[in-house]
Amino acid sequence: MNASRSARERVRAELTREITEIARRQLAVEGAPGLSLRAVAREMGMVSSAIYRYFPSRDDLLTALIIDGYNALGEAVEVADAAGDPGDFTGRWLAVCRAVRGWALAHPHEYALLYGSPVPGYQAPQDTVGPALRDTVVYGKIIEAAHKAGALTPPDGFPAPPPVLAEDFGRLRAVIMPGVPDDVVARGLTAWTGLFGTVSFELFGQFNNTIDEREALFDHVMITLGRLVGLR
Amino acid sequence: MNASRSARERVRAELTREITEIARRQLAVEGAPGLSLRAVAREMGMVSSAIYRYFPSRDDLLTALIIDGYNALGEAVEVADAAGDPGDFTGRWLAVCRAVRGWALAHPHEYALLYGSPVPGYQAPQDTVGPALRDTVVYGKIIEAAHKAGALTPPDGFPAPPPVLAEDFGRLRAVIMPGVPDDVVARGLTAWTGLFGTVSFELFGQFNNTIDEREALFDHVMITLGRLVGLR
DNA sequence: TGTACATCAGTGAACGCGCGTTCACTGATGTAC
DNA sequence: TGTACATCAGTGAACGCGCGTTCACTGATGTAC
Repeated sequence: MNASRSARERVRAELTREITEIARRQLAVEGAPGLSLRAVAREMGMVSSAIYRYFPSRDDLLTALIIDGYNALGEAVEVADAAGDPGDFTGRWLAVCRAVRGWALAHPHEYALLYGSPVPGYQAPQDTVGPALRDTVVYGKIIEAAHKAGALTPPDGFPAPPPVLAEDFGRLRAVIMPGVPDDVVARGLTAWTGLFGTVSFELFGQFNNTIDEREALFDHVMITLGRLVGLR
Repeated sequence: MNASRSARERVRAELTREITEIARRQLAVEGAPGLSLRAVAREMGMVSSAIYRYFPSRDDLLTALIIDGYNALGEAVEVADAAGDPGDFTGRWLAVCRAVRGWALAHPHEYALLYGSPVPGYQAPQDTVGPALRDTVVYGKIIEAAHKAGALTPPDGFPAPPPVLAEDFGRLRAVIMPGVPDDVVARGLTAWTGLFGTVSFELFGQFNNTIDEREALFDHVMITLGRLVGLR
């Protein structure tokens, strides 16, 4: 029967969801190295081997968490971007930056899993590539729209990127920000890495004993980086 | 006898050095979560409990590795900075950036230990604070010297940092770049976090399937960030 | 210079713990006729 | 609608492993008189 097969499937999907949720909670407490199938099984009220009906190995569970993480961050960024005036490109850039920082502060271990040290011995499969770009796609759309609207007025005196980067930039442009010239792609990348560099510095403790006014510093740095791209 | 006491002390110092070196080699292979006292003891040809004559716990060994790491990176940066023309501030900035990237690529797990995800459950003691700033001090000296020489010509159109950051910047200025105005401190911080953001992106896999010409991109981004600070 | 004592490095056994993964099994749920 | 069979979820025991840390001990090295 079709309905009953899908009943079994629904239970299965629900339990799979529960497992990843418990795993995510444990990740939030212990960090990735402390994530254990046995602990998850214990909290599920299952015997440890039962987990293998749902995930063939610990690495596959990690992969699920990574994909979920990228999607959660991506969605937070999408929501933040959609909340403002679509024509206010500077505001959208700042909203995206704040969404990234806000999500990272709320989910430090998940952020560390996505943008921190790689987990030793873990090789990310191809399935993570799409979700990993979700936030970047939002960013690209902002730059693209701003460029098309003629709203980018980058400051003078900055050198053009060397021709050897044309191929990389071409690939990037195709996926992220079609129609945007190399010069803008280069500045865009600078700002984007600067965003994550700043968030990582704060989250990973490099501002300890140094910077107290972290939100103010963050906003100022992001405005500066936005200005570099031509947003004012 | 003084000479013989120091003989025992010399042996002790030598063995301590050997332990940290073996630990560092294991760190390089396995990463921080895989570092184990027992494995170190095995490679030393000792019984595992003997390590406790030298380090009271695994965390203390980790601390030693972290301090050594900051010092190694700091020294690499110092050497790179000293190699060029002291009056060529842009060249010095670029040399420092390349030294950081070069060291990170050569010691990825050590870099991850210093600038990646925090080790869960590990609290860095106060002894790490000094060495952690060693590279930053070099950077600060360059900016300070460039500023004093009147060699900084930052681009126009960038906003000044908000007054709420004055206190943080004052503290930072005192330690790192005395006599440098807030405006320059702010841009300097932006460039510095951008440097580590770019290195981390490359090392932690964010450029996979995206950027192939990593050295060229790195140099271009660093030149751009240097230009932002006023180096041309 | 020689002897009694104190310091220290290293041993070996043990405690108590947790982990990922495999495998033969039971029993419930779904399918086909 | 009822029965025989196939699929699948979950069990329980086991394998084989590694870890940090403690503790009573032996024996060598250094110190003081």
